[in-house]
Amino acid sequence: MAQSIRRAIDLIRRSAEHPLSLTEAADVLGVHKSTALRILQTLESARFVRRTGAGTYVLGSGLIELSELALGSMDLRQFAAAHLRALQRETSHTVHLAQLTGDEIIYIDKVDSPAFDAVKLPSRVGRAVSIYASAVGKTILAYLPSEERDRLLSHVVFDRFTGTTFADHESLEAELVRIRENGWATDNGEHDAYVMCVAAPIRDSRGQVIAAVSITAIEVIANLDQLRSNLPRLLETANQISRELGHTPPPVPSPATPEDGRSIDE
Amino acid sequence: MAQSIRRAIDLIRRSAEHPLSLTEAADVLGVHKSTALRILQTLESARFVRRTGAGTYVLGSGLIELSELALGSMDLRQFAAAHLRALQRETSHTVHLAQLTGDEIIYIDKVDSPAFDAVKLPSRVGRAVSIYASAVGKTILAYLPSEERDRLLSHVVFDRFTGTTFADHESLEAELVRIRENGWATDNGEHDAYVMCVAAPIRDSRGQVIAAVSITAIEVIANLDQLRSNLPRLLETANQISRELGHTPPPVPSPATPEDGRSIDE
DNA sequence: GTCTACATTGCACATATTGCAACGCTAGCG
DNA sequence: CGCTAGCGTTGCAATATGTGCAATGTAGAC
Repeated sequence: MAQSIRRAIDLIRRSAEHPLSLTEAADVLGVHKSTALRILQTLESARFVRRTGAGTYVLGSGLIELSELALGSMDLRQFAAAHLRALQRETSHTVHLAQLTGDEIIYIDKVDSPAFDAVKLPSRVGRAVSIYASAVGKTILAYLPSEERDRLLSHVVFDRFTGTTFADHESLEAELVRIRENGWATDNGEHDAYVMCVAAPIRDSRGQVIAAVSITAIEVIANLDQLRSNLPRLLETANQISRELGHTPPPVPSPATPEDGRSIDE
Repeated sequence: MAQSIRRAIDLIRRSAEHPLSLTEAADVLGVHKSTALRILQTLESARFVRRTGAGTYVLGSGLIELSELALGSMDLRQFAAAHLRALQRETSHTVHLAQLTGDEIIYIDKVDSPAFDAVKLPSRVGRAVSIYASAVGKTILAYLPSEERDRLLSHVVFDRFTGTTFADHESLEAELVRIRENGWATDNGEHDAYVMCVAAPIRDSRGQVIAAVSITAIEVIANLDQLRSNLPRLLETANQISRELGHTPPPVPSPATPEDGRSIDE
């Protein structure tokens, strides 16, 4: 497509993983060293990579700056940051914040648990998360306008990652109904068998669900029931963030209206 | 140097600022639309940019992911995050965390004040900060081993940004001595006349200063004295973070040893 | 000192990138 | 309804651009 740009991207990627010497860079691209040098020089001039004292190249501040610019424009992240950290501290589990961006659901913040399980979680801010095999994905999906939901699901090829994955339209729809009834979602090892999550929706000022917050643990640390015991605190966090975004919860209807399948918060 | 890569970088930059249509992209580069299209397609395949529903291009999650990878490797950021946010909440000023990376001092976290001054602060995570005209810069500089300090300063061309800037080696050295005596630094509008800061050092497990935390306000919000009234809380935050990094403060010597010019914490 | 390993520069070549022109699509409008 | 204007997209030929080579510079090991 665009060879030199591809090569540049490749070098950026590699340099983000570990420091790259020129010879190394030339090797991974399969090009002459002089070629690699000129690519790296160009990237360096934009501060996309940086030369260390040892002469190796690592990711530069220019890129970080750009990505902060993009993330920073998300008010949500700002408003949520403190709440997420409080939630992490009080539950001691890893906390995620994910948002629908285009056709993908992206982690836009993550607060690691200091416990050792953190290293095993593959999630990362900026990375996309499965839309149908994650608690945050299903939560956002559940509250999406149906035509939008159909659009997203039309691209999806269902993959049965584990025994608990909702890997077809029918069972997924049933799950989404349950989520709307509860007002929250779980992930019972649906993507990775040993990873458990509970998630709750975040709404903007129009009442539209735009994101979800979740707590995660691997099963040896906490099973799904133990995780679920944090639900009140999780829902409280989600509602606090929603409120800061300008969401005013509708008056709670009298308790005797259970025939409305939608969440009482809707 | 490498034309197409430069163009790609330019488009990444622009797309981070605001959504870019294809024709717009071609215009800013001064190239044909087909050329711009192919560059954008290449970037899109790496998720460096993303197509919106409207057909415009915005910054993609691939970049964010990369930068998280680089920032995430900095334990410091993780450990500090919650403390910084608490400090912001309690002082109501903007909080910065900066770290020496290569030859530059880079902001690696920032917690905006909800007050209106936030928009006027040009600082941004990933961006370099002046090494001699900022509170965090001077703090880190003050505690650097002298040969390392000389190396950094040898590149520097002094610029007298404002009337208070320490714009020559001599006055800067005197300031650094003061900082070591105090254990903290101020920025009395030394880069931007109306921006005030107070900063404190963060140490790693070897006792080496590797970063600094600061609180910032514009003068109409708080003058330097008002800002300085938050010193106890700021120092406490810096020490907490140091402790989490494994720093064990040396036993405080008996009060009667003032002849040691270095900080008592050293 | 010599050797090796690595980064860097100048130059000739050819290949990847470019601009062009033609096409398809959608939306607006007479 | 059909016309036009604006935008994105594709195929192709020309050449500017990026490439590899060979020579040079530099630093460290022995």
